[in-house]
Amino acid sequence: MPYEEILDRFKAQLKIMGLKVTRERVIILEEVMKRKDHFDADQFAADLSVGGVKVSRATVYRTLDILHDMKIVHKTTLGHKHQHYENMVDRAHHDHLVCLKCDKVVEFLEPRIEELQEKVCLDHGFVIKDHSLQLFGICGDCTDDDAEANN
Amino acid sequence: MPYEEILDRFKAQLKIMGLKVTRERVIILEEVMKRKDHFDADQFAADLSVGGVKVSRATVYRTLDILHDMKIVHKTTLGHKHQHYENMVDRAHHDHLVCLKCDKVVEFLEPRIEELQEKVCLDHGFVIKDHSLQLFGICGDCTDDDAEANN
DNA sequence: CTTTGTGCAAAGCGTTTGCAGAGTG
DNA sequence: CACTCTGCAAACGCTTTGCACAAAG
Repeated sequence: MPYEEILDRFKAQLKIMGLKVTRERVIILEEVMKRKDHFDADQFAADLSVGGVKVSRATVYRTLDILHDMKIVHKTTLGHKHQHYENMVDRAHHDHLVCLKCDKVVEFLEPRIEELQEKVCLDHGFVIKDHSLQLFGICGDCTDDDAEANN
Repeated sequence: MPYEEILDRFKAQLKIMGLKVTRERVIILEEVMKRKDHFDADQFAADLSVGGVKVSRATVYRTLDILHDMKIVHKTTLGHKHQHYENMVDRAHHDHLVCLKCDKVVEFLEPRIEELQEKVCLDHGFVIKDHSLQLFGICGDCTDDDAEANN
């Protein structure tokens, strides 16, 4: 989806929600669209200011929340004390594999796990709304390191 | 496993770790053993003091960490900003289903999900060490409420 | 008697919020 | 103009920590 289209969609949704289109909100949307990685709000704000753009941390948090409500951004906990955000435009749901040594994050989708989750919920009389799955391990590169270290 | 046995194991492990057996640590172990639910450190400390036992919050956090290292206690994030602890003595690994309305927590174990997780890791060259899976939904009781509310 | 533990209160850390002035529609 | 936003700094909620005194081995 081209940036122009997202921007229009963003503006339209803001209007629907009774919110205003501000310089800061557009800047943040633009920066989010550049990101393909998993980022945290604080670092995001820092990067903006390094780029010479001044937007306060508070506004970053507030705007990422709006983008989350609009499903433009997804929030995950990847085993750290802070939240990670990721741009979800043109992207399907997925879960994460996190390396405990180098913090590398790999995305994956395993439909059979999703199905089984549905089944578990059904069996317990729950209507599933969401789930959170992270696998923690040691990635290939870091396992190699281990091998070397043991020589 | 009888309490006496756990206590002995606790004392032995403390010794191995070069730590001392203190009144507070024993009190906390005892209280943990009484718990079958998912609790947070703060509430745990509060309950102790209601029970007339004085142990500081700091010591509760410090001791729960030790118990976690000893695998006597397990730490999970159930979608709140604080950690939940649970007594793992005589209990097998399991994941959690959380009701978004009433916060009810149901434990489940789906071996096929565990297997698929292994497979996903393998496929990505990871050695799995741990995982975190929470399903969020609306439980049977709360779905009923919805139905009533819509009448 | 040496070493570790405890309580307290303060600090940390990510995140949220109240407020006064700035900007949008 | 009326109303929402922003930036700031202070507040927050959970957790950790420095320190002086207490207790364990």
